[in-house]
Amino acid sequence: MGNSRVTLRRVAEIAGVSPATVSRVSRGTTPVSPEVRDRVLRVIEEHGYKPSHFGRALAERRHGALGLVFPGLSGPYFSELIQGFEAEALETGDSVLVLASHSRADTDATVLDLADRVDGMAIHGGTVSIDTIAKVAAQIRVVVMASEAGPAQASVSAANDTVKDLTRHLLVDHGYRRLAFVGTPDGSPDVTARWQAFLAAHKTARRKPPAEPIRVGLQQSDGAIAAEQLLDRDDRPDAVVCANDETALGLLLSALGRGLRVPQDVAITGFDDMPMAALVRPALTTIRQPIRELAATTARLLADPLDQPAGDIVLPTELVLRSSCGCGGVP
Amino acid sequence: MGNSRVTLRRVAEIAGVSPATVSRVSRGTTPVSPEVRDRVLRVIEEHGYKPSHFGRALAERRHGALGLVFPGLSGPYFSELIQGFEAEALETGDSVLVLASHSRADTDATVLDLADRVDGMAIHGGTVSIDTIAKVAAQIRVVVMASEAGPAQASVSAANDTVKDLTRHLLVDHGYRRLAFVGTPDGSPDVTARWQAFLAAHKTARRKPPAEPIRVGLQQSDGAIAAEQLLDRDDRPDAVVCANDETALGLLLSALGRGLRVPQDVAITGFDDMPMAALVRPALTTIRQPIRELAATTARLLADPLDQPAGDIVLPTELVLRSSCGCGGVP
DNA sequence: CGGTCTCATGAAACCGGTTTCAACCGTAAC
DNA sequence: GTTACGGTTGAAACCGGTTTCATGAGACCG
Repeated sequence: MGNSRVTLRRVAEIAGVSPATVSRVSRGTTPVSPEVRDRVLRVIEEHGYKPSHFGRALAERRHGALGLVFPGLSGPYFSELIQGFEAEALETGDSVLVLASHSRADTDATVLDLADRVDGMAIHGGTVSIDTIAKVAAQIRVVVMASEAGPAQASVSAANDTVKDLTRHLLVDHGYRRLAFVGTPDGSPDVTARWQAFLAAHKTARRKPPAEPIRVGLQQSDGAIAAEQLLDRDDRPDAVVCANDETALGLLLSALGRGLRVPQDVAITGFDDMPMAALVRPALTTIRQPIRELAATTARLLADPLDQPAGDIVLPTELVLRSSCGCGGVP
Repeated sequence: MGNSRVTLRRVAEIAGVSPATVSRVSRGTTPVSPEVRDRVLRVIEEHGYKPSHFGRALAERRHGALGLVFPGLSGPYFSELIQGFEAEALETGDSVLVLASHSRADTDATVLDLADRVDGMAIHGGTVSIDTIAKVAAQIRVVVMASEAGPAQASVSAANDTVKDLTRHLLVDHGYRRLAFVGTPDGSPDVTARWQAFLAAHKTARRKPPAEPIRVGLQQSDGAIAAEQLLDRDDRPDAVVCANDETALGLLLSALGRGLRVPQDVAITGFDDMPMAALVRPALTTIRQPIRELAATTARLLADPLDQPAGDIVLPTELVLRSSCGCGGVP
């Protein structure tokens, strides 16, 4: 239905002017005499003419859109990321096309498909292969988020080494002895960096290396799954460092559901400082990262016409001590 | 960089054939003699030719993409929805472009922009104005999800009236007297329908009408916010029906954090049956809706070339009784 | 051996815009 | 009165593919 779009040439015909003039009126680039302008505008209005992306994109050789590629998008983290990105893209008049590649096998093909519907692409770390990133980068501008990029691309990430401070806090300030880590290194570059920081803190504090990480995903249900592996056994850890707030909340929920006291029986920490972290009781000790700013910076790099130095931008993060680690305050 | 894409005409020139032949080889529509075919394929391979969406979309007058518009996308619900949609779209070779309109004011403009980058659009109920839906529908095919559509469009949703059964179960089978509802009717069509069912069940059971709903959003943090309004006061409800699992889990977490026992002190129910619902303790009583199927059906309607009867498809849902409502089993 | 039919191929139009280039207008300056 | 100039406008090329139509070569048949 309604597929009978009015074309530019049709408008020109009706208004009795050349196609070129209609184009000029439509985009307002070149001055056109008032009477002609009005006449054309009236025809445009009356017939509901709207320039098609088809023709425009072809002629301008740009899509006016940026791509955003994620490993998935459950949870507030990605939600916040998208919002920050869209807000910034709006400034430059670009649309945002989101691709949520749920770790499917054909993600690479899908990403390549997206690559020629957009002018630039932001790819979240751990989503697609290095190889594919290179292919996309050969075609359009690419910025990698939350991961170090290859040599060619720029990247924006948040400082993960604050996990070192957090771990030191648990080991030294609170004196916990058996720490566990929930998250899968190698799964995503972000988690890998956090695990490395966790290890490094043990070494710095001259403690023996921690146990192997509990390899689960980053969703809340993964925290619940981790709980089954961590909380029901005899040598239950006295503190658990989770790769993000979602798993931490899943773990917290499971701990409370089992009748355990947090932090007395087990301390729990997260990463992200999402809204829920402050609302929950006990409030969650975590690390705040500037998600919106991360997204906005990425979008700016993509939109910026002049070539940026293709550097790796690292945004600062901040340790937020609340009660779930054992610090005072409302229990 | 690398913007120097090889065009179809260039390939034709190098291979010493006409552009038409290259096009035929590239898409494999018309038979081409083996030797010419091989020659062209080799040139394509060597020079890394890839047909541009620009030209193809213009000539074919189709984008090969479907749009998916959401009010936001935190949480497993939307994640599942996207996966189901993408899986189905993959069958027909369409890409999926996701638009997460975080209830921003300019959503309508953004949706209209997306409208001419795709061949069809699935719009989640409560995202954009009826007016805008009509405008989009005048241009491309539209299917509305999780909401009744206007007269023109088709829609796919899940049966929300199972909330009636759930409410009856709480009132009659368990004998709870003070039920509360968490969620904002009018916020989304889905929640509106659930609230109506909640009301209807009270009327059927000849109970006096329930108190006003706790008007919060659909995220987990909203459940925590609702907790502050519900759990700290004297006339605490003895059962809470939440608009979805996320808020139910936020509420559950807050209840446990306050030292309340669930379901003894307060029963809690949700809607969706997301993975976490079964993992949590006490396990969450909820209503299972076939999210993937909902998404897949929507995608099928959009891809189907023959005009569907533009009806409203309603998928069945199922009451899942676990322990958070007071039913036996593992507490 | 001539006529017809099939199949591969190229020329050209087309999809719907943008932009360059040149022509044209009227006016100002000499 | 003529020339130069600034400002509008239209013709045409172009963006990168697809597709129709016509043509030519070769196979098949009588």
